[in-house]
Amino acid sequence: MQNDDQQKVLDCPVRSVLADISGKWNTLIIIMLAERPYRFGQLRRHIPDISQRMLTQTLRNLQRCGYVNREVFPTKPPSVEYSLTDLGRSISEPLQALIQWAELHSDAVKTARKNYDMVENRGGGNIR
Amino acid sequence: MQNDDQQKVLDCPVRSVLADISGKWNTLIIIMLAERPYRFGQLRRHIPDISQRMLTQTLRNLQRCGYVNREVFPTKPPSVEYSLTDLGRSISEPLQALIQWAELHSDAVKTARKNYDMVENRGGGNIR
DNA sequence: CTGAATCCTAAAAGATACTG
DNA sequence: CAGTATCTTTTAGGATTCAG
Repeated sequence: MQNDDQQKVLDCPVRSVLADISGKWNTLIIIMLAERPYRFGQLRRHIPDISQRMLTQTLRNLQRCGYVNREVFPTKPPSVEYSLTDLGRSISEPLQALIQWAELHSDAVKTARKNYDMVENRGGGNIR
Repeated sequence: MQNDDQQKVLDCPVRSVLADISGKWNTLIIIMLAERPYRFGQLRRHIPDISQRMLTQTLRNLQRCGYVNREVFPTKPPSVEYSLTDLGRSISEPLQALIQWAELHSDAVKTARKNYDMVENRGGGNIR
């Protein structure tokens, strides 16, 4: 009975993990930290369009879920370094695969959208 | 210069694809359709907690981006079958990998969250 | 059966100002 | 430098009603 596969998808644990990579910034930050550790300000500079609020919030949540490590260096002024945990490095692999897919196929998606928007314009437009 | 990798991530095309798999239902539906085509009502029944509005909306968007095929059978009453396009099948592979990761590690994430919530309870609790 | 339309609530995200 | 605290805007999503 192939129904099992579907049930897995409906399983809450899976969805809760999916929720982690949802959100505008989660995946992006995991991918960045997969390359090397970053300090707070460095992340901000490399992601120009993130607010410090969202950066803090996203990092906190990733830390909470065990993906990210937060290390405070008691310098003056203080600096905080973020890096991936083992779990974070682990999930970064399927995420990288997804990014690669996106790089390869984003054009196909773009033209698909364009075609759809063009054809589907009966109702607003006038094809007669 | 390893900066290139980061730029790729910041690239808008990639983010736009990532946005497609964000959202509460997109991934779920792609994964389901990866198994076999479904009719509208079948999808509803297999995903008990989706509203028909979100189901319609999600399917429309997936169709628009080229992941999903929509075929209308002029039966009485009409029935509509949704299936993956080649592009949809293609993206379903990295998505499946992600699902598998989630199945394998959701427990680790769960306990990480629990630990964090426990330790971080100074401020609300009283560890003194 | 499929799905469009409207209304409404909740959650995500942005802007800004302030602190150790 | 690395945050926290508010406030406001925007978007996602749910409930309900109606239609081909």
